Amino acid sequence: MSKATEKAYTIIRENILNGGYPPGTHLKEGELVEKCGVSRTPVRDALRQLATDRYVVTHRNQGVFVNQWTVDDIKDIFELRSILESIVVERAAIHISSDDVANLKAIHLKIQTMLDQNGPPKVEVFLVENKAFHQILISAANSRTLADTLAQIVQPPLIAQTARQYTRQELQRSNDHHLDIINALEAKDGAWAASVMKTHIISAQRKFVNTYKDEET
Amino acid sequence: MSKATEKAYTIIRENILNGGYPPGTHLKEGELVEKCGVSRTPVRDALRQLATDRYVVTHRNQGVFVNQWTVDDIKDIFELRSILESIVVERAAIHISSDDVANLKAIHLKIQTMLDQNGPPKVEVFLVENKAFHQILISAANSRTLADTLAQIVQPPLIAQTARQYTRQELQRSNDHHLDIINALEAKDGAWAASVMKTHIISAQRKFVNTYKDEET
DNA sequence: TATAGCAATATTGTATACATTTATGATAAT
DNA sequence: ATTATCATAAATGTATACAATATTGCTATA
Repeated sequence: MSKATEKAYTIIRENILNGGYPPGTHLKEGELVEKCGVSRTPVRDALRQLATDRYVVTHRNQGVFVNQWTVDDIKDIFELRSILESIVVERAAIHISSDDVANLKAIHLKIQTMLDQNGPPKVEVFLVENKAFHQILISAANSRTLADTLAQIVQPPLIAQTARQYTRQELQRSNDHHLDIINALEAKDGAWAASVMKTHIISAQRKFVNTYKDEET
Repeated sequence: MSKATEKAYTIIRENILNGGYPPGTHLKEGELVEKCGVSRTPVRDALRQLATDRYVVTHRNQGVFVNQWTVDDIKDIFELRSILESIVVERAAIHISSDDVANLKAIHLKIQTMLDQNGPPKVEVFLVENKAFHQILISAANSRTLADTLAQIVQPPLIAQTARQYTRQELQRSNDHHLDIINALEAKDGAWAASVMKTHIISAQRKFVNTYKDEET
């Protein structure tokens, strides 16, 4: 993505994520041009990219609209992710390098250190390190198809929304899962790793569903 | 997609599929404008869409290149597809309507009629009907996430390449799988349906790998 | 001869004007 | 009052001119 396109992409996405453009909003190119300070061409490019990333949907000759996710959609996403990430760690158990294992341990320690501090847990730290953790595994799985597919279904807003609801205890449990996965990988036990990962993702799904079940988007 | 964009998309994709633009080819916007008879804007839109459909890859300030699939990539795609389509039929076994079952039976019959004719099997008929068959299942699975994900990993060129190599006997076997799936769905036996589907896709993978294992793209 | 630097060229990125389509709202007929 | 029709406006679709960037190939120098 080029500079202007990236600028527009970032601004529009931020506004979708922070609620400035609620689901269903008609995003008009003219307004976005003003808001982003670039011309229509990069705005259109950004909208196309946002469409492939599922932030918006496009209707021919009518424009683009902020995507509407239902609770069922989100349940499906978690379910699919649990399956795909299980395969990821199964494969990672075969291919992962000792360097990457060390990196995983470092991430686990960072999150643990954060959790051991007093005061409210720093969710931002968790989000960044957690993403890095999963990214190392995906890269170790050595499958472009898996990596691309996961990248497309793992919606950042969902992860963030879920994590922000976590209590310290739940974050601790999540980090415990990470440690289990590290142990499974060191034992080169793909089935174990896959099982833990499935638990790990399903926990997140249950948390999400419990939090939002009575709201319906 | 608008008219001009669609025209460009179709022309460029055809040229990729029929070998006119081999993998790795640098697709220059100027040439495509001439070839497609539309201006750069719809050409660029078409290229963006081809990128999301994985026909091409984009490098910033360098342009787009026809995507290069390795045999390992393709093995991964089949593997992932076998998993996802298994889930599809598991869910379809719960939700599918009697109308859709009837449609599946009609498709099975069409392919069977084609296979019972003398002369070389009409692969085009198989491709169209086979796609329709899987599409009905995906729609019956009632999961936008699954549908979107499968749409993105099921590369038409791969299916076509594989099917064209099929002997009449192998096409017959494929259609037999379809019948098994129909029976499993009527019995509302999701596990059975999933198992058949896995066999169905893995057969295609094995066929592909056996055909191309010594060529390497 | 090999390589570094630079100029020329080609290609992509961006802005904007124009065309087409769709949405809006006023007016008139039932 | 309601609906159909049409004019107007506003949005998207398309084309093209201009800007920034990357590639290419030449020349000068070691």
